[in-house]
Amino acid sequence: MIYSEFKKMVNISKEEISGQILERNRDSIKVKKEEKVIENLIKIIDATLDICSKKSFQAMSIRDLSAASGLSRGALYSYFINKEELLILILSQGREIANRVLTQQIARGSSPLEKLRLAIKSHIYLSEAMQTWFYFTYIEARSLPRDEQKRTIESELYTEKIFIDIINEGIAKKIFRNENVILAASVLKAMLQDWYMKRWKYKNRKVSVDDYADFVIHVMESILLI
Amino acid sequence: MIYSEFKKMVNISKEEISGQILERNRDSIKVKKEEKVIENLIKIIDATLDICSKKSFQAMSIRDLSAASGLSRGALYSYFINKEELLILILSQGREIANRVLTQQIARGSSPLEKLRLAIKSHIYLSEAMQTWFYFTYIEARSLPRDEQKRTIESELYTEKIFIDIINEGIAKKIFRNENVILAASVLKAMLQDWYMKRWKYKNRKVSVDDYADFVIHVMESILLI
DNA sequence: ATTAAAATAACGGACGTTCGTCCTTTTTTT
DNA sequence: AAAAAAAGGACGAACGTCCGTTATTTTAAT
Repeated sequence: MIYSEFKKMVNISKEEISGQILERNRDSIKVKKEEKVIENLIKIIDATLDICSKKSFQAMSIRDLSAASGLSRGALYSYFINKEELLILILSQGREIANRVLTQQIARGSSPLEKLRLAIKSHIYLSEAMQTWFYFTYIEARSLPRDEQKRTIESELYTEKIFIDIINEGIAKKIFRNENVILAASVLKAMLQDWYMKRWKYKNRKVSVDDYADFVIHVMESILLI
Repeated sequence: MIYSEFKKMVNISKEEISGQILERNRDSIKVKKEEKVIENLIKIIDATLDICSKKSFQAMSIRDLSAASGLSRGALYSYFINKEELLILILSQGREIANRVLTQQIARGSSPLEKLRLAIKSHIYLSEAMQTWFYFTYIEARSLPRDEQKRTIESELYTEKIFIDIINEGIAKKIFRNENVILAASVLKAMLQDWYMKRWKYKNRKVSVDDYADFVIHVMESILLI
């Protein structure tokens, strides 16, 4: 699997994401026509992620968002209850998609090695397709209200648990070396995160997403394969 | 070298750091008595890093800082020109220390392998000793004014260049395998950053700084050593 | 050693701005 | 014409900063 195949396989269009947000928040969105909602949610989320790649969500004002999205301040408040709820909206939807796609992709593999490769590729490809979203989640995590912060951490540990389980399975089947599993999973996660946190660097150096994924797989195989 | 040895070797006490800041900013600090300045700069920087581990610098108000540092708002403005200059003060001092310590530590090694090990250890140990500082720099980088942002990126690339040079030297001397150097240095940097960005995780899992450093060295040797 | 004077440090009220949000008015759609 | 959506003026709260005042420390004079 390469990135272009992944994108075809997984539908993560903005329309679909906004549609899901609408479903999950029907009662707090005051506008009734679904087309309108989806059209404007896309504008709002795009503008938010764009602004927040340059400054923090806290530092983004509703006036900034109004200017960037093309909607008036009043109109914005027809799509979310308040600024904090907008943040939660975006984060929770991102988590939902990420966990779902990752789980269903890994299920396609049979052997631990195959699963490990699939987990690495689908995580990197997913973060490529939703880069601003991943970046946003990472960077805003620490300034969240307590329960939202807890959910973010849970989601992170959940992802890492997936890696740990795969590696443990490989060790049990004597396909992988008996390495420190916690540390192996941790550094894997670190490498995966670097892709979406340092996109500017890899872009400048002309490293493609497929190159990067292959290299990370190579690193993990170097330390794990017998 | 283990962490406790490193700490003895490198003096990075708060007093010393504040003293250096005073030296470099004598004309913009209105308080004359050096003891007072150092005492209060420590309070100010500690409070800033503490608050900014929970919210962004932009979101921190001078009133927050006043409450946390124990100095009045008026007094604070005797130690820095304005809020933005406080940010620059902290960041530039952090860069200065990090670059200096890293360079002088690596110089102690002779072979590429020795240098690589020293580079990894000193980076991790340094970020352990100045964790809040490193975290702060990473997280605030994107909301900086243009030239300060440029300096942060330069510093990051400078660090990475050190790794690239060491690996290239190892390849030339046929001690290291002919790997993709850029990618090897990148994932190394990613692993190093994870230590100070995810301290909470490693703390919970009882991974010591020495354990982590050894594991990162192990990973790099796995992919590089012939 | 006391006291008076000067210098320095800290304080916190107040100002102009900008913030998130509300609410009435205008525009667009049906 | 009625209903829905968007607009943007208005408001109180909170912001960074300034600056007149008070408190403390140091110096000079007795």
